[in-house]
Amino acid sequence: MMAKAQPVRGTHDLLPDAFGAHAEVIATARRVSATYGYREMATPIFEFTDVFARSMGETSDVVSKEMYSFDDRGGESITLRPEYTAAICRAFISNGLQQSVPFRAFGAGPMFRYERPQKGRQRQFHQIDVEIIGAPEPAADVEVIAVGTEILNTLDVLHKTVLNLNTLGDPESRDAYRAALVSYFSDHRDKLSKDSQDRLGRNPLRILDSKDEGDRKLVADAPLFGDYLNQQSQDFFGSVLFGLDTLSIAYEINPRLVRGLDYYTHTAFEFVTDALGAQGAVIAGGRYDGLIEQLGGPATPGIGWAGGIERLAMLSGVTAAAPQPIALIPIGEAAETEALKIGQALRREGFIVDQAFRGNLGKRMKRADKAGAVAALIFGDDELAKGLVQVRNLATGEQTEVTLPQITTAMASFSGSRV
RNA sequence: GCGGGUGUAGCUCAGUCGGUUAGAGCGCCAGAUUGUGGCUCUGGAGGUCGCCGGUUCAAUCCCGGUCACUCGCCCCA
Repeated sequence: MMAKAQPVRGTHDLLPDAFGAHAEVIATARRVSATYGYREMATPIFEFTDVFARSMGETSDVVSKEMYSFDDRGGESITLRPEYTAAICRAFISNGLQQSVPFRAFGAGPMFRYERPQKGRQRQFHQIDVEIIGAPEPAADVEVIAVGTEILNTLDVLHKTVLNLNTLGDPESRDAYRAALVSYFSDHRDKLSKDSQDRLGRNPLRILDSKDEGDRKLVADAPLFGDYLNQQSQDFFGSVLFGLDTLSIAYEINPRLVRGLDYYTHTAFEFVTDALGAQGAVIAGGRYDGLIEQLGGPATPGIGWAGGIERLAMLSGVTAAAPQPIALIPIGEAAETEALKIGQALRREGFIVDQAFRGNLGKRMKRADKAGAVAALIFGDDELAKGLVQVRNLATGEQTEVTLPQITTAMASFSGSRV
């Protein structure tokens, strides 16, 4: 079973470089969303299975075949969260946050779905997430999309993406359209692909997005959503578009953009890229006005999105800044002891200090170089007898003598080494 | 869940038309250089050829299965 020390399929270790890239994506999203008044929060990594089953829809792929669910020792059905939105809505209800709407939340963390791994698709993956709950106004849709746009822009990937936009209308419009679609496709059921025949029962809107050529011909003559949108839904969508235009946020209206999860209403959107292969959505979300009520809370509208951290990191190529430590190079026992004190003083000033535990001067210099050190403090008996250390600038090779009490101030020119 | 490709050293890859000790570059360790790094030179360590089974006198190579990665479908972030 565990022949080698192998990670579980679809999971990956985040070694320091990759972790740094992730952290950079999260830090960017945190900073940008904070400027819009979103505050970071976290929910547990697992919830009662019901939280997801009831919100996302029993027939959705995620719920029906992709959840990591298990009975805990108390016999409760527990599920590792496959997405953030339902969990945040549950928290909204649990904590009585209807007192403080609109509630703006930012979150980041791991999600779990039992899917076939691919580039940009893992079983444990990480998302950033932005939600605004208790705002029925289309301005909230505009805001949430603007947050996403700014984050992509800050990561310098906005130009690699296209914002696809659609409306699913209010429940009345959506139900009417769904009925019309089912009726239309049922009449041509035998011409539908096998996948789409399946979708007809589970999620007929998905047929619109089919890649099958036969399906596409049928879709071309299918009823149009626009004909089933009531006035209210049309006005709502119009306001969203007006807001985006005002902010010069470019979008493409994509009538085939539908969401796989039951709780979406009105605005649905996706920032997609063609640079990542088949998994092109980097940020996707929409409005979910019925979700909180469905979870047993007071009828409260909401809108938000999730972004894939791995995908964003890949697309942006962000990297963590490499640390630039100061290397301590003591020579001799007395110097080793002195190094402890010098290191402590420098660290308390915020410097990154690197010290080898062994090796002669040459070895330690090599190590310092490999560690990316910007400076080396070299001191042996000779220096310490005079109360001095050698400060070597490893970029220029320039070396000066500094007295012990002056070390931290003398290192000020190496501020790049500070955390 | 379905179909295709790949799997040889820490990394990137070569190779064996089935045959004795499986190679390179980079990286790592050591020495040249016992108080001064990067460059150079010399030497060294490191491999169950993904795993299990089959065919064969003989398998890293052929066959089957399996695991992982990867590309597409599906789904989605």
